[in-house]
Amino acid sequence: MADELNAPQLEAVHHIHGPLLVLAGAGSGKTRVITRKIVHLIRDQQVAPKHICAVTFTNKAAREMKSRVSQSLQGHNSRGLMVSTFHRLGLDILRKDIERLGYRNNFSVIDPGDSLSMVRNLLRDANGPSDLAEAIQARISRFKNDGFLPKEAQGDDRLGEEAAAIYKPYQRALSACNAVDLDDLILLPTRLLQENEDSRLAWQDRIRYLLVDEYQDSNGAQYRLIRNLLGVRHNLTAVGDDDQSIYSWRGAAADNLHRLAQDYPALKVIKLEQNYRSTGRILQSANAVIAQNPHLFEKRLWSTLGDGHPIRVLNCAAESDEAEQVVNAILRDRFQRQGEYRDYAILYRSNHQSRPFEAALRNARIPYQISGGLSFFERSEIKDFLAYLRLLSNPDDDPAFLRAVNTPRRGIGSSTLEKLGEFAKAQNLSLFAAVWEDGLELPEKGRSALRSFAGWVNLKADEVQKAELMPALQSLPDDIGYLPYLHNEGDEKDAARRWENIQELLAWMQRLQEQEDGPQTLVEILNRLMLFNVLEREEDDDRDVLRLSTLHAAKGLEFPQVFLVGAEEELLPHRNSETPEQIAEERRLFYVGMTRARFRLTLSRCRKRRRYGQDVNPKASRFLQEIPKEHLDWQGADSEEETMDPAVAFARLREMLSKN
DNA sequence: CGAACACCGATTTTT
DNA sequence: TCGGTGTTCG
Repeated sequence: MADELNAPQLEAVHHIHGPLLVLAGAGSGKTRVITRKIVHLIRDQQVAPKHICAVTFTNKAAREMKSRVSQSLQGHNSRGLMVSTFHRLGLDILRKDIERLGYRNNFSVIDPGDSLSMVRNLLRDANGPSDLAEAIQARISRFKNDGFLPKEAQGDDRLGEEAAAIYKPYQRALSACNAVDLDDLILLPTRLLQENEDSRLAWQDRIRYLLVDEYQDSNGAQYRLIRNLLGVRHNLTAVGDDDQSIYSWRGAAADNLHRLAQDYPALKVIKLEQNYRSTGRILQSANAVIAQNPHLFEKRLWSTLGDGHPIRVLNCAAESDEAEQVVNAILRDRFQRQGEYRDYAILYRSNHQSRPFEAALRNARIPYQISGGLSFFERSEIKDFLAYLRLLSNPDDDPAFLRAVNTPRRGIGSSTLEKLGEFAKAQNLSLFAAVWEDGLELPEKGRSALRSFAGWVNLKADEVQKAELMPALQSLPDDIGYLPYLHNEGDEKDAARRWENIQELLAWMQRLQEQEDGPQTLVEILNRLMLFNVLEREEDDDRDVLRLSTLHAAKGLEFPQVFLVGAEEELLPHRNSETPEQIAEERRLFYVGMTRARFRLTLSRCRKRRRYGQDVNPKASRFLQEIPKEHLDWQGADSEEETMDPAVAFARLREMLSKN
């Protein structure tokens, strides 16, 4: 990719006063625009880095952007520049002033698993449907994402009502633990800024230029946070693509793009339509598909990379055949080109579709990497360790207390914990605090076990605070006898691996602490840790492996060759998608998949598939039919089903021609 | 407290 | 069909 910016990109970089929306099509260099704009502000406009804040959705994106900025800055100091995720920004705001909301500043961020257990317990207490805890937790999360406080939340159906009813006690329980959940990291800062003028003004003065990446993924709460940060200056650069909005089910409101135009009449809109990634036929096909969705902003991607290959379609007999055909095509191609495995990606709608591909890849000895699965921070040993850290920094963190108190086992049974829990609730105390109360009635054995554990927590917390931090933490696994516990739990190899993971985490924390302006106290390290879900490993990025991924997880990536598999009705679009809006989102998913490909895109569909133990005969995806026929190259076609009405084909052709 | 069994439900999941 | 979850018993 040339280093020069094209005209609209330049315009976006130079528009620095007032609100700007950059509609950046797939592969149009949007990250480059943000990066260059930051550099422009610092180097050419002499803006102090600390007044610039760039917000992304993932840690990875933030990391990459940061490194690209400091690379381009060459020598110019970027100290104070904020490049972080929404959640990290929220955390920074809370860390300063959360006491104004009635929390103490050693608050914990609890993970989604803990939050689910809390919801489950509250439902049980309220005789609610505790088997629906997950759905209800999701609804509460949705309330928060839409920006509703407990008193404002209203359910519009049974589940919604249950969720609205449990939202209040849930929030109270969190606050009793001096803990916040992930959604609070957006919601609470907004509340804080709204209720405290001096905080608001301080942050508005600090952030004079706000840049938001992947803006289409922002939700209602994030929109409000942005508004509160902008103040009167309105120096917002929002970069996004409504055609790549695939997270609306999580509360993302692509509508935020349109709201901008209403809320900021001075909004300048710039479109980036030149695509630097894909060949012409891939783009024309993708354009044709996405054109079926309603649009407020019309966009048409083009490139100068030539027509390239037609879109190949593999018509397969069944899943196993699909996997075999795809893997064979990859083997053949790689042999011819002497290419690398990492040039290929297999993308699918849902995780279970990976199975046959994994089998076929293993068979062919092709190394692969798969998206999803247990992330580092979901592994039980890591959660155990983090629970201890949380407890040491905030003993009132009940979920952490519950996990740590019996990992490893300390002879504290469920009846003891139950009594402790009831007492704590009645007295409105945290579990840890309740341990020390005289009114707690317990058999002597249970009480002494609890007190000895809580006493140890006190001692260790003291050590962590007063002695040197890292050595105190490094001795923690030994202090609690974690290695013997691991050996007790599973086989030798498993235990060794888990132990390794803990050591790796410790090493990572050490590196983090040694960084310039890195976190120093336990609270700081912990708050940083909670917002990561993968430990960065250097090797990870440059291993030569094929990529298996869901369409969602592939957003933002690109590959020379993409195999978009399972292009069938019921699968893509997914069978649960019924409304036109849902179908439109499925279409965007398909579009995202197509536009990941640089020069070769292969689609596949099966005529037979096993679903829930039953054979079904899926139809080809409607999205397949939306691709102009002349770009498709059917392999092994049984074409009667796919043959298009000649009149429709002709109309398509005319439409294509008229657009050039 | 762990193992055995029955039952339900089955997309996507940046933080 | 399969696997995760929740219950029950020893």
